[in-house]
Amino acid sequence: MKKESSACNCINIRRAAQAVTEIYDGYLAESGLKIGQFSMLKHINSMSPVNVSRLAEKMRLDRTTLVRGLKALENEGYISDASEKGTRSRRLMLTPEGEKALEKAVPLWEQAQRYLEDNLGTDTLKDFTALLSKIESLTN
Amino acid sequence: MKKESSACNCINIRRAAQAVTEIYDGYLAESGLKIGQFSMLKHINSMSPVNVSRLAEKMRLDRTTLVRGLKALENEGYISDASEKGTRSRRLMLTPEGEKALEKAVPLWEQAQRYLEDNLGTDTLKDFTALLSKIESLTN
DNA sequence: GGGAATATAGTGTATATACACTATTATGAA
DNA sequence: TTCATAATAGTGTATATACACTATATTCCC
Repeated sequence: MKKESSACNCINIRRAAQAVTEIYDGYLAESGLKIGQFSMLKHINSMSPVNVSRLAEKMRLDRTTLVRGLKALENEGYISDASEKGTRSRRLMLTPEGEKALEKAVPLWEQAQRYLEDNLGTDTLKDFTALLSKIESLTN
Repeated sequence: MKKESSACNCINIRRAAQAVTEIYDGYLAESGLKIGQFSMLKHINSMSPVNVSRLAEKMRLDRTTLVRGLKALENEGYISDASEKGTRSRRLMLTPEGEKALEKAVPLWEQAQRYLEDNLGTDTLKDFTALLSKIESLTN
């Protein structure tokens, strides 16, 4: 029997991440948010007023990644920056529209979370989460 | 005790996928390839001559995603298209340079595979792979 | 053969991601 | 107080990803 060693763990997890993204974006669709935007709003909401660096750290994202993502939310009018002119650190917070969008999205996100739990099983999902965390720590 | 239900499964798997990508790209660095490019070369090599649609299907990628990725490989001179002018279906294959790059990268990729196996354990990695596959199938 | 249906490829636009680099504000020590 | 160092933000460029749409080639039926 030939040893089949061609399956790439990296590509596999990427494809799975895409699949999960598709699921979450599907549930969130009627809110007009993608999961990435939902995540940004959720974090800003709970940390506001927050600057880009702290937000990036909490979201485990590169700061420059966030800068781009925030731009779309600003264009939509979902977030605003209360920092004064001439200062460096931003003070990001949700606008009333942002709060509304987030409120609408939360139950949809919860449905997506439940969908995954129902389909994988609570225990499996817990083990999975722990493993993901361990994987993430491999690069620290 | 407050129930902590705020951890997003989607963001978690995305972050883990990024971490794994970082690991693989690190091992592959001296080959000049990123894991995505390595994957394309590997598939083209084993399927050549291959057209974009079949390649995308095998790689579980959207066809249009692939079109962009292939462009970089063509610019590097790693792949060529043997289809005749005026025909629709492409006939992609590796150039000698592409073969060289792939040969150089394969052992590095194997190191990355082994690194993950060593750090997660063979059985855990197997279970993990099976779960990823199941997750992917949720969207089919 | 001609036209409908299908297969195949590519573009525009958008989100997601990071690295190298630049720019500017804030801070702290001499 | 001034100047070096920190902190903070943003841009250019690159890869990774897909959807909606367009364009062209192929096929197949009448």
